[in-house]
Amino acid sequence: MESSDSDFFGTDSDEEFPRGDDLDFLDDDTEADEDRPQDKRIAELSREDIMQLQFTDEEAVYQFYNTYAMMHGFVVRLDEVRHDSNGCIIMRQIVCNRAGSRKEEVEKDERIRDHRPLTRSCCRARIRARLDRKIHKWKVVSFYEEHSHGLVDPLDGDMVARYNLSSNSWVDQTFELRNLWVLAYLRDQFFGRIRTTSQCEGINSLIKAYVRKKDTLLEFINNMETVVSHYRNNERVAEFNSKYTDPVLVTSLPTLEDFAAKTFTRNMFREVRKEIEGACAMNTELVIQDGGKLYFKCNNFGVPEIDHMVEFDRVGGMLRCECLWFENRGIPCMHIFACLKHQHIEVIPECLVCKR
DNA sequence: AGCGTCGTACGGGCCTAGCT
DNA sequence: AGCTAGGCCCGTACGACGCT
Repeated sequence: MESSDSDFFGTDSDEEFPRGDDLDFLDDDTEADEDRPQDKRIAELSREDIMQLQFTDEEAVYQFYNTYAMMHGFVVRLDEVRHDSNGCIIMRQIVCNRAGSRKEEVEKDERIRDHRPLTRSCCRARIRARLDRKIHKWKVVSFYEEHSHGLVDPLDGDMVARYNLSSNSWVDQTFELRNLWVLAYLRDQFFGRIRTTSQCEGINSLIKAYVRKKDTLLEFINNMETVVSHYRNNERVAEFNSKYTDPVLVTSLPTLEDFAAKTFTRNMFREVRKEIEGACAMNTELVIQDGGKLYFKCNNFGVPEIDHMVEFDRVGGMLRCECLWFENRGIPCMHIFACLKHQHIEVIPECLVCKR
């Protein structure tokens, strides 16, 4: 959307705060190099303040809410609109982009492809404004500030607003992923399922695409920076998808599956889900109970001759299966999930989650 | 590359409440 | 009673994305 005239919103004349002329930032390129305290003031507006706001037009409402969203760490989209008999817009609702929910009919069985991650969480955060014909201003008629989900750290919002980058998709994405990248590297190291040799081979293959024999030292350094940037970006995207989208639950153990979705990265979750699915088809029998220690015998439906023994120390919070799948792959095996199911345990014990 | 899936924007229906 | 507005929901067209 294009920016409008500078006094794009104000308040009723008897209101002291906020004054529209303190907040007219959207089309003033001449002040691009200065601090933008008005953006911070938008971030600090209370619901009561916002309910008093008036705007020059529908576009100004959008610009205001977009800035507000950026300062609070969420993304908006247009929602409901109402027209009068002449076709003029008289009401506009703008919502958090996680508003609504996926249509049920799409979640049907007999799918050809896997479910895409869920990006809607019935978030109620929104603003609704309506044209007041008497004063020819747009008034806020409804405002919800509560979100049904976590928000992205908005600290860099100043910079984004300052350079008018709110509509830049690359900036949006990078901004949303920034803190995740830091987190991924400050946590404990994680090498699950990655051999050092295969890691090196992968990196070598990647670098080959960027480095040539005839490169000067300067070119080499520049190219290496590009390689690292792309490599890290892939990590960021994977981390973002794991943290800010939710997979559709498809197994018959949804509580365990949901816990796994929130605990593991998305790629690892897909592996874990296969084990949970396997556990659904397992027979489990408690064979020994020695104080707090339980010993289970598990076998696949239809294959009773092949047993797997699982030891469960309820006091020590330790689970161990003789198949050593967890020790080898870093994720719990279906036998362990079968025992958790047997014991009506709906969360994955801490000992079965590899920290990174 | 094709196409299944889903996000986005919008139109419109229905119900309720408040005002004239 | 009639009108307008608020709130919620459903359906549809269209396009983007990304899996196969």
